[in-house]
Amino acid sequence: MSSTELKSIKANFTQGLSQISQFWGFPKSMGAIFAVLYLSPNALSLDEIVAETAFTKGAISTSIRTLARMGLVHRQTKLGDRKDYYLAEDDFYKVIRSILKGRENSEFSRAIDSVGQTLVDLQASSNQARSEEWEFAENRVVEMKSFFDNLDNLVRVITRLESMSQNTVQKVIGILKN
Amino acid sequence: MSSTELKSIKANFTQGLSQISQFWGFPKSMGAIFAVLYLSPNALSLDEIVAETAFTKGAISTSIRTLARMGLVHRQTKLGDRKDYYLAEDDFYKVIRSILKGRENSEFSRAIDSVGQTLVDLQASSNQARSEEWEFAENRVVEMKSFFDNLDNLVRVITRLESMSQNTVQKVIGILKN
DNA sequence: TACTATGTTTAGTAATTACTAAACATACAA
DNA sequence: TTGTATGTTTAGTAATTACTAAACATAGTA
Repeated sequence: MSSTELKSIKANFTQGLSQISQFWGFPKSMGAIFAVLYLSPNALSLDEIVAETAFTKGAISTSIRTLARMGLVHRQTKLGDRKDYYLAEDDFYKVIRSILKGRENSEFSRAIDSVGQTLVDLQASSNQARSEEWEFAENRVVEMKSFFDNLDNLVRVITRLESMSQNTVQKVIGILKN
Repeated sequence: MSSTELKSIKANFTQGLSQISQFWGFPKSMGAIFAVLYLSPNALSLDEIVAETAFTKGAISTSIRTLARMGLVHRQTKLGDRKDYYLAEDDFYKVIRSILKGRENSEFSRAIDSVGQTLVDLQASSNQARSEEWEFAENRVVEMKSFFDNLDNLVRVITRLESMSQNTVQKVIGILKN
């Protein structure tokens, strides 16, 4: 029977995405939800997702909000229907940009900022005779900050690209090869 | 007193890197260890790191092995001295390459492989009359696989670069801007 | 041999996390 | 109003994790 075969193939796929999700520090349920939406030709309601993933409503409800915030799924509402329906985003480059855009508010950027603050602290010393240790630390922090600034710059450019196609990636690869 | 001031600046820095470490799903201790090594002009022994971080020997021992495996720190041994000494790697681009190189063995790549396997499964069907659902799923998985292949290609190129300078990054940024 | 210095492994613990079950909130319908 | 369909929040739980304390292993020294 081919319909059960498709079902089992989908189950494998779902498990794979769950592991990827887990690998990146997200709940497995997020990967599973995305998987069933990604393979579904039509938008699914919360209860339909519950049925296909064997997680509870509560879990799906919270996980899917995170997915929506990251731009991986989209919520649809039909007129005269109280249900919400969800669709998977299928442009992964768009997803990447969406995630990168959210970085300013994150814990991560605040941590990065603390590196900049360290540099300020080190340079603000009124101490005329700095120890060698001090100088060494200052140099190191300068290096690290410049690395982060560089990355930040790269990310900023990427998020500004309104379209990132495979073509773009190929171009970059071309540059790197030289 | 400037020496206590430096100590407290270092402590802030260490806390920042700990948070970054945690953000990426690594133990805080890893960030802390790297921070003290990164700011230290000379290589430190395990016990010295213990003293500066207030983690126990066991924790440092295991965390520093992970750091060494990722190429973030280097182990040094002095002749006639049983102690191991550790140094921070200060070329971050090198670190990135080193981490990317390790990806083949990871859970992550096995999960990615499962996407490829899903495609094989879907295409191997002897079913003459495939459902629309089946066709849809197959197309989607093809798209996803091509995205992953693209990324993989990019990563492969990056890891082959023997030097990735700020200059290289600037060039890439230049391309992206067009 | 026994003793010391070093690093590793192990057993147990506290904190975190992702989940379930169920209570709750809200909108719509009868 | 009460009842029903939907989604959200909460309280509790099981699994995981990063750590500590201490046992252990090993190499060099007296």
